[in-house]
Amino acid sequence: MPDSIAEVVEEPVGVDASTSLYQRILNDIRDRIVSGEWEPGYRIPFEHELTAEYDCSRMTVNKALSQLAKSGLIERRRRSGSFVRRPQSQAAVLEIHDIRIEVEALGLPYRYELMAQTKRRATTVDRERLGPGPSVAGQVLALQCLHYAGVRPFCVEDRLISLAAVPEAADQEFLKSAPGPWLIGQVPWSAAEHVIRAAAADSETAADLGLASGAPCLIIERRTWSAERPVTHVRFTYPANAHAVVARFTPSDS
Amino acid sequence: MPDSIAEVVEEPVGVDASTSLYQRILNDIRDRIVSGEWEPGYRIPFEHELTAEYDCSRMTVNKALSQLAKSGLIERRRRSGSFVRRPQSQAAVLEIHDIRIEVEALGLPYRYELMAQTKRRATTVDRERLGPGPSVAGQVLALQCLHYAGVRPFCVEDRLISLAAVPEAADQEFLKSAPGPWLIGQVPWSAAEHVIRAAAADSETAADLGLASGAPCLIIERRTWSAERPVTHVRFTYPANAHAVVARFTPSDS
DNA sequence: GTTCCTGATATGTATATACATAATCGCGGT
DNA sequence: ACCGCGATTATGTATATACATATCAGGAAC
Repeated sequence: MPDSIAEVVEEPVGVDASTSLYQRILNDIRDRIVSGEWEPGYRIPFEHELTAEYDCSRMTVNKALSQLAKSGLIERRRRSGSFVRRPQSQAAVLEIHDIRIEVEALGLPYRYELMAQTKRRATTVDRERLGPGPSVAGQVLALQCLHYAGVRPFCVEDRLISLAAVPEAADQEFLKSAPGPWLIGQVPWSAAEHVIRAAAADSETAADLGLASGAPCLIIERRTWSAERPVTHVRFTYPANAHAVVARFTPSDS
Repeated sequence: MPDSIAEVVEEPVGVDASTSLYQRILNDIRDRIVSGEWEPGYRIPFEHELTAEYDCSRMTVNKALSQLAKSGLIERRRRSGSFVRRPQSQAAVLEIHDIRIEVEALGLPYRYELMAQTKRRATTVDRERLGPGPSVAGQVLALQCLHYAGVRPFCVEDRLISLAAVPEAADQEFLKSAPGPWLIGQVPWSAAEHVIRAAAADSETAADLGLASGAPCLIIERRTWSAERPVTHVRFTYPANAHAVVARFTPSDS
């Protein structure tokens, strides 16, 4: 340990020398935003402050902030500074959407109900659901929930959480509030995959949603990773008339 | 007509003075790529060549090219130059997908069939379908097509083209090849909006697709704009089991 | 002929500097 | 109290410059 390699590097620890400085600044800020440490509306340090913090030129900081602005995470205002934006309907599909917000946007009262909660050792099927990545071995938490808009069921949520990635979830009771918003606050996710498809409701889902068996449904599945590691898989099933996914796109920003 | 408004503008034509130089370079290159003028594999001019062409510093050109690389449109290789990338499965939903390619990826022979083609003055409904924007007034072309995978119908296409935006479409016969690929080659699109939803097949669509009436379908609608101007609206209807939309996402690039 | 080295080249990152622009603050005048 | 105007401030864009790094081409050495 007291030796050759150690002496070359003098970094504080945990700093990846391979990534560029502006990329490191960008990642630092992005992580603080997606983790919720800096909430929407929070004023990000001024360029000249970050310049001092990272001991670099303003151009370097500017490059990082400009990219964050372009990707929609922050908003920059002259003379005022840069602010964390509230999650816009921006990229839509891509957004980790919050069903409560979705329901309330329709002007209906939101209610959440936990139907089942199971803790078990991950089966092969569970591992497939969570997707590729290391350390999926351990235990998982399986949840079935129902989201209501007014008195009517709005969507069924079927979720799997990797306790290897989120050990705190084992102690949580998801009786009052949905696991989605809690997870977002808990784990800074770094990648997500969405699959959107249509299907006929099976008899169980149909019963939960108050539909005829075989009624058309929209199914949105999402896998989430945090630093290459699978965190959760969730499947939302909506009655066909209740929901649509909207995505706006301009090739390379605009 | 020879009057007030016309006199205010004195630009050479089409050059927007409000956008910055690097943004203009970015747009120019992007347009040439999405229009197909520069095909995948094409070597984009070197930075020093663009520097000369736009009479600016290398940093400015570099900013434009770096962003295009980050958004995945081009690939940059040291010492070799920058190249147009082949459309990756990248942004998925957002991608203008080609059904022929989709079908052939399944290993099935592709066949296309034109069911109906109508030219008419744009109705109110047509204008709504095309979306907001100027000059939607004129004539439109309405098309109904069927795409086959092997012997079985794969999806129904219901398309509206604004002849104000694409006058050449009036003279086209879409008997042999689908309007989608042709349009992409014709009009450099600058923005697109997708709506994805599920629905029960109406009797007509069900008949076309060989389904029972009321069978669940996945519907993908897309509006496309070229420079703020509506170009086309298209609705693809797939049997529920035939298709899913996949989107991968990393907040602000990665 | 093969291996290795060297130089040329294009991109990648960072710096200091400059000026433009938008928004805000505060001062002074009416 | 209100209005207007200039000063201040943070961001937006562009420049010239510098050095790092990956990669390729061509030649030297074996």
